[in-house]
Amino acid sequence: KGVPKKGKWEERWTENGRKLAGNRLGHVMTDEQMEVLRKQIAVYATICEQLVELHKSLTSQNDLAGVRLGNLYCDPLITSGAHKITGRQRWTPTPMQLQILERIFDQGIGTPSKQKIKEITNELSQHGQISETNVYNWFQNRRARSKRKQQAAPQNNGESEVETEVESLSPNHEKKTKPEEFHQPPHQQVLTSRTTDEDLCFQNTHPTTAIDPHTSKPEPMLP
Amino acid sequence: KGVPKKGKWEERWTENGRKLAGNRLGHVMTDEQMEVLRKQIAVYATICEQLVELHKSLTSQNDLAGVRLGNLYCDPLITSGAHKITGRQRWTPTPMQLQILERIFDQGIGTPSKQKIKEITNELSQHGQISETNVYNWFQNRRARSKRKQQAAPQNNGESEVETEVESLSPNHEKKTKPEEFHQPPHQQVLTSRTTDEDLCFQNTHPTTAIDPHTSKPEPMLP
DNA sequence: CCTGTATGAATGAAAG
DNA sequence: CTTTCATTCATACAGG
Repeated sequence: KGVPKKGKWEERWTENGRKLAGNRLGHVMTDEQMEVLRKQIAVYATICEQLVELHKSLTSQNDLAGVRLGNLYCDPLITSGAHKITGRQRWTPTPMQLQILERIFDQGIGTPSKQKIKEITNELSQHGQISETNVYNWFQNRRARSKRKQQAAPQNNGESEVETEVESLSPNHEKKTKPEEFHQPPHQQVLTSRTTDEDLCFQNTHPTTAIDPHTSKPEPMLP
Repeated sequence: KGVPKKGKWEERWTENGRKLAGNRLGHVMTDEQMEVLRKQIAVYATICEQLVELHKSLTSQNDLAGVRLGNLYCDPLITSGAHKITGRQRWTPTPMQLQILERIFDQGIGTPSKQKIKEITNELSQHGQISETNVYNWFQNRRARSKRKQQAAPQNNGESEVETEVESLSPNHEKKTKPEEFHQPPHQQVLTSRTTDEDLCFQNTHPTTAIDPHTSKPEPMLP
């Protein structure tokens, strides 16, 4: 199969449950820790990916080292799928919930505030699973998108750059006070030339060694 | 699609709910699971190391590779295909930077003094572009969100959790990070069965392959 | 299957 | 520090 079957990784994580009590065998991880872990693995995945790429480009000329790697790199899945370690499902409002949300939304106040959120959540939970975060996000998105749409529609100022949103390089939107541009340390200015091409990567380190051995050393991971 | 399309993100297993195991805040892992995790990370570390070595030995012969490297490598990173051709306006931490930041963060001191920021920024700049403002904001956000999450999810104090599996209660999560949010599943299934064949790679490779987590430095990671 | 589009969620940056 | 905004990521879902 062209598409390698994704591993059963997630199950290893979700398969948890039961026990623990005073059991010394159980470990409890907070979601935050899980997140950290996930990212750390992602770092390795990234490094491996890059190295593998490198390896491939090199072996096209020198295939000597291929063997070993062949074995080690046995799981393209984990590598490419490291991001997802834990499956994430996304909440989908039921028609009913959506209706209510919608009603509340244009019913006025666009800032539900914490307390309000709680209430709403509580009410909606009677129509299906939902959490405060969901409600929070919903309003957040609703407002943002409503705004954007509005801005895009009436816009006819001969600006061809009005444009949906693709690569709106000119953040001439209503934006804020800042002309935009991400901060850059005073020194090392040179790198700023990252025009449209994106580099954001490791090579920024030292041109000579794209991969710094140090970076691949496992560091102390969890607290 | 010659391009290493990784965006696939594995098949949709989120169909109709199902699964959804730990809707408790914490995840409980057995030693076995922890061990597996540890090993997998260790393997990653080892692979990276070996690849780095390989890379070094190869480039010593063909330094031309170094050049290409600089260009070739830029994008496939950032978890899950970052936009290919888009100039990014906002700073995005590289996995490496994130790892470091994260480490510093939970390393205790939640008070990134001006001086400290400078140091951190300097260190991180070795792994990519970054400015003090970025670091500052990062900590600011990190703290705020961490806090919010915690508040929203009062965890049972070391309470053992039987977690039979019913859990029909609606322990409204709320956090902000990964962990699964409940979906639609009015009813949940344990579904833990790792029915599918076999588990992927890594742990299998462990014994036979040349790499031995113990001998190689990758070791420390979990408390 | 593969592609495009709607939208839930994550997060850097800024305002309050 | 807390709340809000803007932008981007990833996925659920409808079409071909």
